[in-house]
Formats: sequence, C-alpha cells, structure tokens
Amino acid sequence: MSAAPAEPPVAPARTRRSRGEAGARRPVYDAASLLTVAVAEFNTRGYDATSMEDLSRAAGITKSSFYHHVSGKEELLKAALQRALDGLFGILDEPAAQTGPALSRLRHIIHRQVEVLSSELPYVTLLLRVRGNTDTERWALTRRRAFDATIASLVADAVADGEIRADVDPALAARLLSGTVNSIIEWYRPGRAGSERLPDDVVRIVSEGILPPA
Amino acid sequence: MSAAPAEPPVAPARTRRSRGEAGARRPVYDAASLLTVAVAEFNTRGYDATSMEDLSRAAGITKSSFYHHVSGKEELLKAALQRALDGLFGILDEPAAQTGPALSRLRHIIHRQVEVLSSELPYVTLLLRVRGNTDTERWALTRRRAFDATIASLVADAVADGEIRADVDPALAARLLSGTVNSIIEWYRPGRAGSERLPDDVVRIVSEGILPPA
DNA sequence: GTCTATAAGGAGATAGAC
DNA sequence: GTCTATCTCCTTATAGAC
Repeated sequence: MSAAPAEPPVAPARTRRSRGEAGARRPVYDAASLLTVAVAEFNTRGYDATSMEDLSRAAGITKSSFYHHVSGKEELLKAALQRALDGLFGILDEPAAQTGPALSRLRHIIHRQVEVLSSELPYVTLLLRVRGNTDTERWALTRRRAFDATIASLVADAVADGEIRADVDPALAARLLSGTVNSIIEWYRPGRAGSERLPDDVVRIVSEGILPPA
Repeated sequence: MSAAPAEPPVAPARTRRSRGEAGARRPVYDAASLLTVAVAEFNTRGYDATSMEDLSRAAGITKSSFYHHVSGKEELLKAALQRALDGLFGILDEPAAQTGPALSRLRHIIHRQVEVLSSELPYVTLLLRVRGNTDTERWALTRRRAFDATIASLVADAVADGEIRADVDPALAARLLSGTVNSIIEWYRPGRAGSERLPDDVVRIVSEGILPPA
C-alpha cells in the first residue's frame, strides 16, 4: 500500500542521546512529537493507506515501541482532528466574529480561517480529507458541518441585510466561499513568499472576485 | 476498515434473469456497469479503504465472480481516472477555449468545467481525491497538474492583457479559481433544484465575488 | 459466469525479554 | 523504552468445481 521506497528493516541509529549535539533534531519519542510525525504521514499517503509500520518507521522506532507511546491509529487521528476543530471553532468565539454587521463578521472569520489553515495546516488538511469510515471520522464530519453551517447562516444574514448580492442562492454562495477557503490546503506551504498577505488577498478575492478593478 | 453494517455472507438472490421484470435494475455484471458500482464505493469510503469484497458485495456477486470481469482494483481506478481526465481535457480542445481574448476563453472553460464536474461527478470526484500512492495515481496527478497549469497560464494572460485585476498574484488567483470550481464536488448532487443555473452562477461568482451588485 | 476454498502477505495490536 | 516474536484478522488474488 505504501509508496515509500524500500528501506532496511533495521531501526535508524538515532537515539535520545543525540539531543545534545549541535543541530540535532529533538527526539520524536513523546506523544506530541509522534502526533506531528503521524499527521505528516497521514497527509502524504492518506489515513487509510498509512500503516502503523509506516508511522513507526517515520518516527525512527519499531512498531512495538510506537505502541508504547500511542494506544492506536485512531487515537492519533482523533487528536489531530480535535486540534484542527479547536482552531476553527476558536475563531467563532472571537469578539469580532460575534459583533457588528454580518458582512464584517464574515470578513473577519474568513481572514482568521486562512490564518488557522496556514498555522495548523497538517491538522486541518487531515480534517478536510476525512471520509466517515469510523466513529471518530463521523464525529469530525459532524463538527465540521456545524462550522460550515455557521458560515452559511452568516452569509444568509448578510444577504437579508442587503450587504451582499442577492442574485445567487445564499447557500450556493456560502458553499463556494467555504470551498475556496478550504482549497488553500491543496497548495499552501508555510514559509513561501507572500504568505503574510494571503489572508487579506483571499478576503479581497472572495469578496470582489477576480475581475475588478475594471 | 469498512464502515458498512454487517451483512450476511451470502450473495443476494438477484441474478441476470431479473432483467425482464418490471422496474428491475439492469444487471451490473459487465465491465462498464461494474466500474460505475466500484467508483461509487470508492467515493463513499475512499479508494484505499474499499476492499474488493466491498465492491463485489455492492455489485451483488462474490469476489471471485467480480475478478472474472475485472483484473484488479487498480485497473478500475485507472479507467475511472481516465474518464475524468478525458472530460476535463476535452474542454480545452473546444474552439471557444482556444480563440478570442484570454478572459472569454477562461469564462468558457470554467462554465464547461462545472458542466463536466456535474455530468462526470463520480469520476472527477475520484480524480480530485487521488493521493499518489501508485503509478496510476501519480499519472493522474501529473495530468491534473497539466490541466491546472493551462488555467493558470490563461489567468496570467488575462492579467497581462489588463482584462482582470493585477493587484493580486495571478498564480494565487488561478489557484483559488481552480479550488473554488473543484470544491463543487464536495456538495453537488445531480438532479437537485437549480442545477441548470450552476455553471452560470459559478462563472458570475468567481468573476465578481460575493459582494456586488453593491 | 458463478461459486467455495485457499493461498500468500499485510494489517492492527499484544506478550514478554532486555 | 525498545526490541523480537507472535496472534488474529483482513487483504488481494487465484484454483478449480459446477
């Protein structure tokens, strides 16, 4: 299933003791770091196509050692999805998302959503690819739909208040809006030039489209 | 791996002979129909999470019988991705995609792309979820990137010709444009009210954004 | 063209030595 | 905390009877 090139079945020589060396990566042998490694693997191959063997190899330990730190594959998925959802729902709790005209609240949320997508990229990427095969995945899908419904509700309010166009179905506008923002995970890579401007650029493009200024 | 509810291990009683009955579904025991069934399953559970057992059960025959018609899982994937790519690249061959100002060509392509996404929904959905774990998947990803590059090139031309906004990176505009259009597969279901207007609505929204008319 | 039976290997997960 | 060895189940795929 894995597409990774064949590697010797022997575990790498890297150990905890390498911590003190100059430029040495800190070991990945704690739950938090193993999650980072696992999510990266999940996003490369897909959750279902990634085996515990893949994960342990990426962490530099055997599968058994990996299980010493983690109770199972789904636990890792749950932790990752939780983090993504916390980031997204945190936006809705911000004052600027709860006060003022619907349009300005919407603009704030989109701006922040792009920031969270960028800062929590691996976790949100995993969230947006979940299919619903397990209880954990279905829970995440339900929460995600609740987030989208909040956006859709705000779009409907903005249309009702005459703040944005009423010549297309508000539900359609909301779906395209969320789809546009979420599509960022397909190509965004941290540290690339122009990243600071991304939230502003996205808000401007979804607001005004690609045509203006004419 | 599968999330489908447990079913008796016995094959359903439906056979080819049900063809003549009133309202009977036509049998799915030929390569083309099995592809339809398989792609639907792939999209429900994800390609990697779908077993040949899942596919054969959905077709109403045993796994062995299924293998009599199909050489393997990846062959099904390849046929489905081929169909999706044929639909998309077919758009680029149309006269309206090759003549006239860049902006009008772009509008035509987006319009047609929405139509193809709708008409070939299961196949394009599968294409847009491919991860690159096998040669077939990597081939599809390469072809898909070529399609996106054509769009990006047209956006750049339109900016150079002063037809669309130059205050954001053309590459960013092209990515958001493709992302918006592709996101349709996440929610579009054929036969829903307002489907006929979708291509026009999408072209309008990506062109003008959600704000106007102010 | 469909079936039962089975091969051959990979998956998630655990036991127990060091 | 890490390892080797192993369990059990599921996976893709085939053999061969009917």
